[in-house]
Amino acid sequence: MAETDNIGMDQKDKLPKNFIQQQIADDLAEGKNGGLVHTRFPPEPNGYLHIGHAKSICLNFGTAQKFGGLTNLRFDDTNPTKEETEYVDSIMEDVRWLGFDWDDRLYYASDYFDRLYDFAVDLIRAGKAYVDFQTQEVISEQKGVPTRPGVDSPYRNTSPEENIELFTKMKAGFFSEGDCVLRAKIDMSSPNMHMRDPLMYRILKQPHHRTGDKWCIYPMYDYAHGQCDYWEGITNSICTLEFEVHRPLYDWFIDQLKNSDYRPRQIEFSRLNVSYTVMSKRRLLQLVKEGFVKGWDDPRLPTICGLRRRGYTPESMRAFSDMVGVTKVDGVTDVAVLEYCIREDLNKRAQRVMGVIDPLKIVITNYPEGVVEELDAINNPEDEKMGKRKVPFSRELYIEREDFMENPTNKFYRLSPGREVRLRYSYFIKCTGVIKNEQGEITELHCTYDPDTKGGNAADGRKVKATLHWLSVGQALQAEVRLYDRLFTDPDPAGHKEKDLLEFLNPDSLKVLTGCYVEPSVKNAKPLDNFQFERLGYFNIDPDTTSEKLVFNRTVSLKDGYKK
RNA sequence: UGUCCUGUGGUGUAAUUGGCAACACGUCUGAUUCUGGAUCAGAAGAGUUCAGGUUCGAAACCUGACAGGACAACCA
Repeated sequence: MAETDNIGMDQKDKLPKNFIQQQIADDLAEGKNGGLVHTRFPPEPNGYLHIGHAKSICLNFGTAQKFGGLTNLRFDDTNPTKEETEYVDSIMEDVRWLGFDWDDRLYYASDYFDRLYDFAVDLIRAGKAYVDFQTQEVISEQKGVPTRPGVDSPYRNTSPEENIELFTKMKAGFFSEGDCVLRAKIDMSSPNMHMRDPLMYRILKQPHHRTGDKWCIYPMYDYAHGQCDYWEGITNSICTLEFEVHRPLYDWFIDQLKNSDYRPRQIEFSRLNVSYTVMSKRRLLQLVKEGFVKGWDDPRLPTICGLRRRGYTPESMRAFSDMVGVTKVDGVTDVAVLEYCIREDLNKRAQRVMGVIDPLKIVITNYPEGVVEELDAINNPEDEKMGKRKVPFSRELYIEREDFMENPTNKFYRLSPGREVRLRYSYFIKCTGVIKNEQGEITELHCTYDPDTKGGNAADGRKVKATLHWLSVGQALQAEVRLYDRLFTDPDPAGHKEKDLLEFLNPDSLKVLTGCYVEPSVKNAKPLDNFQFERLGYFNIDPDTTSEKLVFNRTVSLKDGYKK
């Protein structure tokens, strides 16, 4: 079970409850459901999970934990045309990675196909369902529109006996796709479209990823979901707001099914939106399929696998989920909140290292040639237990090109001609010469160092304004560094009715820097290991890393107090 | 001219159920610092969509507007 981050359960219990937990607490106080709380996370295995699902996972598992209850993982696999085992596997991986465990409570809607069929027969026998042979277009037409009532199907009053025979034939494969459907007989004039004799079953002559060719009729979501909840003993069926208008139908089926006081209760909350990105499976699929990103795990995507590859930790994502809260208001959460969560987590835990992503060579003219010193560097100033390491220093070094300005502005207090700065953990240096090529570009700096400042402090107590990160040319490891920026230039790219999403694609969302260097201590790092490159940001090892090529992703930059 | 849902600083939420609108992110100061990070101290920023009403007292309750969203898939 995932522990609540950084706070004990006792404290967590005292945190203000969101409206769902409030409602559950009220139900419990009234003695409903025998004091039990049982939730479920019910993804359809038709794609990869994103951070919105992460919120749902945290909410479902977290709420159950809070009340000492349980959570099931259930795959909502009622549409064989879209679902694949590959997705089942990735979803399980992502849920586990986030730190949650469903123990032995793994279910599939397809586990219930027989029971759903039997229940459908019961409804037919009770005169509450019928087989309709009209075309999709006609049925749709008869349903009317939200502002106008629908009209009854001519098949609405077929006798139960005949309907049972027809439904049996449907199941037996006697009809073709589209020939007929099974509908619930409810109310064609209901103001709620979902109550106008909704479809329960359709014919799909497609193999199912679990049941193979056993079935050629498949239940619709609305017919399956509540019943699955009921059979699993789910007390609180938490879903997103778009299902709000489905609730009367959810309840209608449960009413036909239940034989005790117990009933699962559907509660809706607003889906998560994060600024500068998109969250719908359809749009994510488009970005992947049309090649605007490099796959579901592209680090620019808000998918769980993308964020994982980007360097986000499970802890940071759980913290984010707690932070955004749960309401029925639809809004857009600032991506800065997500970035805050990963910075806060990694600040406490990430190994510090020096990396230079845009190198400028400097020569310490008064430092002996051929000498390499090993200097002490602190692995994490936030955590003494992480200890120290050695970093090599020599006559030729790389510093960040950005850290030098030939004609410094007022606010720039890093290296410039004649100015003294500190190289982290080593010496004070002073810039004595600027070497340029024929184009006037700076190719190299000449500096001198003060041997009396070894370790980074002057014997005479003088101070410098800036401390720079650096690497020794001879020992630095070459690396490729991938810098990511927001995928879209608009905070709400999907929120424009008149404009296509793609108009807001950020052309600079990925920058690949190949001539970068890192210190030799990262040599044995493994994929996904997180580091802080001092003064630059948090970076992790990309799985593209090979023995020949080190590849880093920038998870997020450090907050930058220096504004140009 | 339908039904349902939702309106609280720039953003996300809270207000123990009718008692001085709080917290976080972000922004801006200052201190401190061998990361322009972190840390510490502080500031600005809403009077709760609007108009009525009930009440000693309303973000909350009532009425009516207005705004946004969901619903018309043999998707989930």
